Amino acid sequence: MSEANDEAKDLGDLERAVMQLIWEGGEMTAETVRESLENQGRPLKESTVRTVLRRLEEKGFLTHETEARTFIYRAAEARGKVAAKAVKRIVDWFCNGSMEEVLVGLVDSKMLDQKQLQDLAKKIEAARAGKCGAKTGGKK
Amino acid sequence: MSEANDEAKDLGDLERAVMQLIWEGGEMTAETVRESLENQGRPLKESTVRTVLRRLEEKGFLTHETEARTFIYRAAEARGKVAAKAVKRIVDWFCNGSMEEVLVGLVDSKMLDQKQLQDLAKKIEAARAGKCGAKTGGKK
DNA sequence: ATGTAATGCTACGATTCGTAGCATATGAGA
DNA sequence: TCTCATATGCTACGAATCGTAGCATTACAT
Repeated sequence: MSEANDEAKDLGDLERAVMQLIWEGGEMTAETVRESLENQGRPLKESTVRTVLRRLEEKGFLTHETEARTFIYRAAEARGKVAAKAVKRIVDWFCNGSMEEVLVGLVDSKMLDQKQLQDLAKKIEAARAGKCGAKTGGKK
Repeated sequence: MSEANDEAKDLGDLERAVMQLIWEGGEMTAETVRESLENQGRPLKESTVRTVLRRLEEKGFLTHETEARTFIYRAAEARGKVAAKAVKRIVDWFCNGSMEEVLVGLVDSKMLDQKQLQDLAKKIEAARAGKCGAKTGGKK
């Protein structure tokens, strides 16, 4: 009960690009972001970048921390989690929450291989087992 | 080289609602759609519904067939497939196509249970095996 | 006290979406 | 054939979102 906003807005092209940068770079200042975008062939004014950063924060995708009058932006949530939320939203919209229908669709459309799915399930199980260590789930 | 449009636009609220109706009802006329929406507490003018239907067709989500001067609308693609495409788009945007990262995110966020995932993998395998019948994959 | 660097606020044009009016065509009946 | 009801085609308009950016303001360092 704090952030409130859970509407899961979706992002525009630039916004997404910025998020990618931050997810990969860890933490960045407006200037850093601007430079990175420029290196991607996207020359933008400082103010533009700042506006985008501000909007991303309003939407809950970023947080910032002031360090000697300079904003250090950081992703509010892991990339995988944001993606997962987006996926969940889709699943809810289209299939009344039936994840199965979507996975079937993915396999059917050959976007996801049968084997891949099996592998993923295993990998995930393994990863999770490793991360949680013992048995206690411990709902954070 | 025919439909061309593969940009995978996304839908607004009303558009989504209409798609749901058509996916469930199989095929519908503008009037039928309007009535259904009204029953959902969404009273709209005929012209509104028609506009939405037209736009959905432009976006490639619907097709129509004229039957005695009346348009019969039908979904262009199965619901699961559309959802799958949307999911794929997300996966591409956020995780460079790594479906794994997303599934991990789903499990991590407790939006998808570990067991569920395993079950789904099995169900899908079964369904697919049943559908394809024998052994020959036969890539349609 | 001043200037420089970083932020806060506001805006504007394009696009999308919900919403709907008005024009047009076409088959049925007088 | 002429007219009417009905179904479609075209256009529009206001709100929201997004890319883009200018201008005002504030706060250290010197």
